[in-house]
Amino acid sequence: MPENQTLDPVQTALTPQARFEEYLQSRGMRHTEQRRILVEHIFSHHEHFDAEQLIAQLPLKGQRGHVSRPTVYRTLAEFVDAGLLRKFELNGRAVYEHDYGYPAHDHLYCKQCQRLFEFESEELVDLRNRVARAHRFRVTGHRLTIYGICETCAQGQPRTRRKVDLI
Amino acid sequence: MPENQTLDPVQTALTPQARFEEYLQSRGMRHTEQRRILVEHIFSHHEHFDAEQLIAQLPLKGQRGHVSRPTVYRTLAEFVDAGLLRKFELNGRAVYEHDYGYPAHDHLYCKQCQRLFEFESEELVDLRNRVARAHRFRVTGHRLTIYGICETCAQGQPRTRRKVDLI
DNA sequence: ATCATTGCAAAAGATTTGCAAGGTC
DNA sequence: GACCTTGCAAATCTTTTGCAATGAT
Repeated sequence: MPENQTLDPVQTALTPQARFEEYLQSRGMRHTEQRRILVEHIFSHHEHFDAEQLIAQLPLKGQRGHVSRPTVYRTLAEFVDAGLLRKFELNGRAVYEHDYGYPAHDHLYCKQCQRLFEFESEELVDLRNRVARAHRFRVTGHRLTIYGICETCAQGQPRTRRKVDLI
Repeated sequence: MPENQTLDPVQTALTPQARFEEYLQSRGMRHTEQRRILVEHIFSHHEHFDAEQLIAQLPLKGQRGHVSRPTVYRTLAEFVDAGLLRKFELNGRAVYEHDYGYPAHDHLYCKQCQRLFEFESEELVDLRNRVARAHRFRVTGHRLTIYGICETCAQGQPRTRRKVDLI
């Protein structure tokens, strides 16, 4: 559902496929057809997505390239573990976005059309580090989402939306 | 589950009860025993909480003061609407905290003990406003959570925790 | 008396799990 | 062949809903 404005990719040594194979090897896990299909599909699309959307985009049961729902969920968790994807929550569901080869960023979320827009801010990272230091916290990450109405919607051209309830 | 370090309360004209009665009146809604119990209970505790915890703290079914699960959920939504509580998501569940009479703030979340710590930052609000302006966004709010390990846990005195999966 | 609210039971939505069958090393 | 994975069906967890009974104004 939420689309995004894409930021410039970051220089990375390996393709997501290669990076994931490396991860699988290092853990004694196997390189299966389903995992190949999912890496391939996910990294050929740049939007934010949730499990449901991903499943909807894949071939149906019976078709070549289909992956079952449980496997999709299990594999998404592996991707997060492997550092390929980042996971966050929006309106009660888990949303994923590229992490590997993608710059760290935060989001602006339009409550009207439910689109996600990305932005990068060094200043924010700096602020975060200072806050953490002041609280003697060992930071590992952060998540900032700015809620509001995007320009398009503010001008009265709202695009399709789904149910909302948070903030 | 997540406890919090309390910030100084903000000066407010009405008690939460009074404020809520006002809200109910203005909407033609009724002032019931269950709603009274919930406002009373919630505003005599200062921690962050989720629906499950709230229910666990209330008297059991059959006891005086008990409120059913559906009513708890329905009422929490009303509190959010009325501006008494703020809602956010953590590890896949909805978490609530006082809003009425409480200063705006953000959180530090310890991945180890799962406690939430609060902090206020004008600088963050300013940064947020500038980012929004740059994207021609009409801001209505934001949510920042800094993830990491709190001092206590870093020193090896982790307190009880529950399942985690986000970030 | 009218109409909102409650509680129950059941539904719904998202995600997870046990387990037998199948695939990979 | 050993053992990791998959898919199915079913379970789980959190939250929501239909509806008849109850309560507030």
